[in-house]
Amino acid sequence: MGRAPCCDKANVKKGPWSPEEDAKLKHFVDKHGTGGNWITLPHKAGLRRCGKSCRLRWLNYLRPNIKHGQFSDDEDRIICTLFASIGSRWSIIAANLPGRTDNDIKNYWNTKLKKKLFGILPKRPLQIQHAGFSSTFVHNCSSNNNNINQTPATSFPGLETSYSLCFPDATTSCLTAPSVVQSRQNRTSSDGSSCNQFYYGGARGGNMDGYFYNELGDDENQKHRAPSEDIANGLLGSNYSTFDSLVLTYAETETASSNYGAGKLSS
DNA sequence: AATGTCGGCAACCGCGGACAA
DNA sequence: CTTGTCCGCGGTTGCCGACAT
Repeated sequence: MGRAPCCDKANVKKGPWSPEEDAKLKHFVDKHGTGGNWITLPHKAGLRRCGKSCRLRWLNYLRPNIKHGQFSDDEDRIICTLFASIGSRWSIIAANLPGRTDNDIKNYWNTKLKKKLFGILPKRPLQIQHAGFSSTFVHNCSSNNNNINQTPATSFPGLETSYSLCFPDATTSCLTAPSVVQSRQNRTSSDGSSCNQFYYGGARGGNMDGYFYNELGDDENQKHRAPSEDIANGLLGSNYSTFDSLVLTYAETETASSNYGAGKLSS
């Protein structure tokens, strides 16, 4: 019953690949292909490696037409757009970027693109579990909607064009279609906390909706008074919800991605 | 110069679905 | 139908070089 064990764990080499091992693997696959069986391949190729390790090395490094190095602005944009809509499905994202591997894209996102996109990262892990898409949010979303009717002054960092972001609940009266982040501004709330304010457009006849997202998530009620200058300028309502950054939430957790994912909206 | 810290990235780990026996 | 492995994937680790102290 079942199949033979994939490899003798005690007798396989681990760690970085040597040029000789690379050459052996490349030579073998060039000549014979993978044969659809990575488990037997290392033995046939004369390698003391686990088949999984060989597969990874081939897919991420040795196979033809692999692109290494600098990602282009276009590639950045594709990654961001896809990440916003499907989350960390790196293999699918990689399928849209010829020559790039899922591992490359994952590393690039985690080390560079995330920072480039959001400018800063929270000092401690986001506490997003309670943020949710509460009825409070929907209420304030609706009430704020009428207060914001202007083009934001700043562009969304790291992106030349709009960044697609979808909202979780297609049935809410607030946003009924995939929305678009129009801009992002750092602000200080009246309670002294540093917040990022995102503007969403694309719904409600082109009006802008403005919200505060508290990156620290330290307000259990998720509510902050608007800064007085914002109220004076008619920029926001006098009372509105604060959330852990929805965009960062997107970026940080699979749970959030599935809860808030675009797939839910567009399907 | 020595030591500590950080960032980038290759590689490993573990999980879940598919599938062979 | 059950059992156990394969395969592919995303998350995580750990090495190594660069930079800071």
